[in-house]
Amino acid sequence: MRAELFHPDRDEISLDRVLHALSDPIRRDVARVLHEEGSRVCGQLDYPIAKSTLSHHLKVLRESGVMHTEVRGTTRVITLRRDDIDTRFPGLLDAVQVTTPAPALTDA
Amino acid sequence: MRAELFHPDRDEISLDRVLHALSDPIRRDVARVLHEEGSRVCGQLDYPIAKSTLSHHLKVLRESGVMHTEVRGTTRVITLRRDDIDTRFPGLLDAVQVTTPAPALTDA
DNA sequence: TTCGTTGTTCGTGAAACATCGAATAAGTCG
DNA sequence: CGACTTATTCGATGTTTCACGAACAACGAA
Repeated sequence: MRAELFHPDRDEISLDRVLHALSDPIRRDVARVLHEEGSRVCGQLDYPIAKSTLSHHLKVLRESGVMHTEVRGTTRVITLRRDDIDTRFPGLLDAVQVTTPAPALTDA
Repeated sequence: MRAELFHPDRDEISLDRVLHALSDPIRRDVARVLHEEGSRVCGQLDYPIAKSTLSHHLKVLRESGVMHTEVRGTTRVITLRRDDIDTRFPGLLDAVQVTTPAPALTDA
């Protein structure tokens, strides 16, 4: 946990990776929550999966460039990289229903 | 090859599956070509992969609901299910750059 | 320093994917 | 029928992904 967390630069954000990251309903829901609330402490996410599994999903989201993770003491604050995604792939967040207040976590 | 090919109904099209289908650059390029040209005979697609691999990709695209395959004699004509995708996920095709005349096949 | 909290990493399976070449099936044309 | 064309399916292989529990690391507070 010492080394800084990897985040791709804006221009390195790959559509392949982003689409893959968003092809999972939990990851999409995390993105949706971040969109709604701006940011969030990891621990305040609640899904019916193991901690390590959630950690994995958050890593996929981070490494794909969808969100940013800031280390703050023992907690991590995650944030949607809205500007970066919007710039690289305009309309994507809307299209994948991340900006929808809706039910979420459905395999729509 | 006798049984009819599976195509999901419009309401059965899953965002999970569609995003996964479109997370591959070749599959996205096929979608782009179909967008540009309306439809295409499978054999007129040219990618540096084995025929069986392409066949697999086309199956993923078909089963996810992104495209339709019509059997015509020994050939198959594939078509983008534009209306269905647009209805279910407005803006998605634009956002994933399927509607971009551009370079394509880049891991943008 | 010791404890509790927060998250990540590790080790490990199970499942899904991508890829290929060879075999197969269906249709068309001689 | 037989050869050819088109495309899928099969079988094999290797990779990646997802999932879990256990162990570990970092920090803050007692």
